[in-house]
Amino acid sequence: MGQVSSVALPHNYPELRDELLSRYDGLPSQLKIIAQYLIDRPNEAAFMTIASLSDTTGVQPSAFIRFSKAIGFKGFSDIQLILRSNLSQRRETYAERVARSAQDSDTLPPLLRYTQLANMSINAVANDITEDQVKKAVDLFHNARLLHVVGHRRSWPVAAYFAYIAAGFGAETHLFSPAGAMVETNVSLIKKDDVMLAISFPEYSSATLSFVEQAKHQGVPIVAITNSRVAPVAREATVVFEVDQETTGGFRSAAGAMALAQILAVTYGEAADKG
Amino acid sequence: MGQVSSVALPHNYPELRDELLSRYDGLPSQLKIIAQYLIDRPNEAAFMTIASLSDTTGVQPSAFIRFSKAIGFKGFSDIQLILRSNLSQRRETYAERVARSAQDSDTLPPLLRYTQLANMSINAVANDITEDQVKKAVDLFHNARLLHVVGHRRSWPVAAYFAYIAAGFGAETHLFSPAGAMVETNVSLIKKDDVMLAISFPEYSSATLSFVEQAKHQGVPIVAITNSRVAPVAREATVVFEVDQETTGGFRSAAGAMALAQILAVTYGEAADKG
DNA sequence: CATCAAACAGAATATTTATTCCGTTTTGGT
DNA sequence: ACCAAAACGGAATAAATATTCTGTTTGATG
Repeated sequence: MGQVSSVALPHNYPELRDELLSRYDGLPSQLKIIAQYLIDRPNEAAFMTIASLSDTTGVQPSAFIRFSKAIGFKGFSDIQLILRSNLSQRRETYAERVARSAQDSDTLPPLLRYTQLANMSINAVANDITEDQVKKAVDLFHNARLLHVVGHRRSWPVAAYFAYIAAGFGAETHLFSPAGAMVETNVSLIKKDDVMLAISFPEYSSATLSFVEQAKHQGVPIVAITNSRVAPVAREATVVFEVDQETTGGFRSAAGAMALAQILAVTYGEAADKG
Repeated sequence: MGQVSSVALPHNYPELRDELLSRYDGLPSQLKIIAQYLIDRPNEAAFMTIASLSDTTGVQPSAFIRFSKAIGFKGFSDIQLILRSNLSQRRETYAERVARSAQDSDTLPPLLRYTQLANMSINAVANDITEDQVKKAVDLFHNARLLHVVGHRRSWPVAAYFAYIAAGFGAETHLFSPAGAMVETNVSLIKKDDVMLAISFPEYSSATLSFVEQAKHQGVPIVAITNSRVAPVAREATVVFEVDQETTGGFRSAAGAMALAQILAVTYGEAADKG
């Protein structure tokens, strides 16, 4: 009874696809149709129901189970699992990757644990940020009279880094003092034609938010670097950069935010040189 | 009974997202959590089941239905339909973009150029730094009365980042003010049982060096993060971390130094917790 | 063209997943 | 501090979806 399948089952999409291709010729007619559909449109099949697949392919539901068993799976759901993991892998988030490698990373020496985390944080930036967003932000910077940079606590180094590079390119920058002391003085500098770059991560600093609100109130566009589109500063912002700071062993890596800060500053600088 | 929703319901993801963002503030707590998840991770939510969403968000299944009705949908399935339709238009991934562009960094789009650079910088740290060095430095920190952190210009954000994390672990830290104004005041704080962490890259700041020399003169051990064993601060230092700052088109990445700063600070913190 | 095994379609069933219902808790207003 | 309304959690129920079962058809073989 049942399946013999001497060799290991496919457990990711490329393997599944190879398996289907090699078996294709030997399959009965209805199962051929199914195989072809899975090869041609894997990401559609990923979240269709058997009933709807049956409709669009004209193959009966039961054939899908026969098909699955012929390949060696327990049922069609197992195949869909692979299709979905393939689909999600291409859009895998930083959080997922951390979760996936969390098992391994526990056993890594601390040095590698943190560098790996930093790498993932940076790759997440590369994945999730678009050239378009960068261009939008840089355009805003470019047209600004004065460029305000705000960030407290964990975000302060990021703010300082950006301000340092941008200033090096000749940008008129105002880096908000980390000691909240001279609040009024700081705020009074905000004028109509300025732009503000706000960097804020949980626990969100209320000081940062109040600066942002002041700026918004004056019609100053905001560029935000934060961890969520519903983060307080994101709500006020014209351009939002989402940098996910997940944790391993309780500690966050600012590497992604730092890399983004550099990207923004240097892109600004290069544009400024030409213009 | 039920929802009236005078205006048209969202029928694609951008609309849904805008709707959620605008209504976010008015939602009760559990529904806020759901909204945030749908905004932050739409692609994952797209093919998760309510049960699994409940698991990862910690919100009860019934809340998802309450949520859907609050927005105006008949049930959660309607929302997932929108998420899924959005999912199929997927963006290119990091790996794909790198593969598409030629491997020489000159032709890479800026976004990738800098993230790749940052990765290299971090990997260099992972390769060249030994656990031993880290342990030596952390031991010094641990026995210190006060931990001075010095860095100017490009190094200042690194210094600030380290100081922020270390202070969070309860270390007595003194971060040298970036404005060189109160030099005397700063220097007068240096006492015999202290330790100094100095971060310095070319062009080496003479201010950093003079602080280091002052400290050395008082018999205070120095931990240096710099780019060469023969860098000015390295000559004075007890422990030297060499972080090679990779460059592309004249721009350096601080990513390696930042990662190292985090490693040192967190390792210190973990040791402190135990001790 | 008779025969048998494989393939099939469709109804019946099992399983998983979404939704409703209701008693309890929390929240916001006075 | 109290009350009413809103929100919540969890079990119960309904809906959907996947899988099995069975009688029928197809097609290859002698």
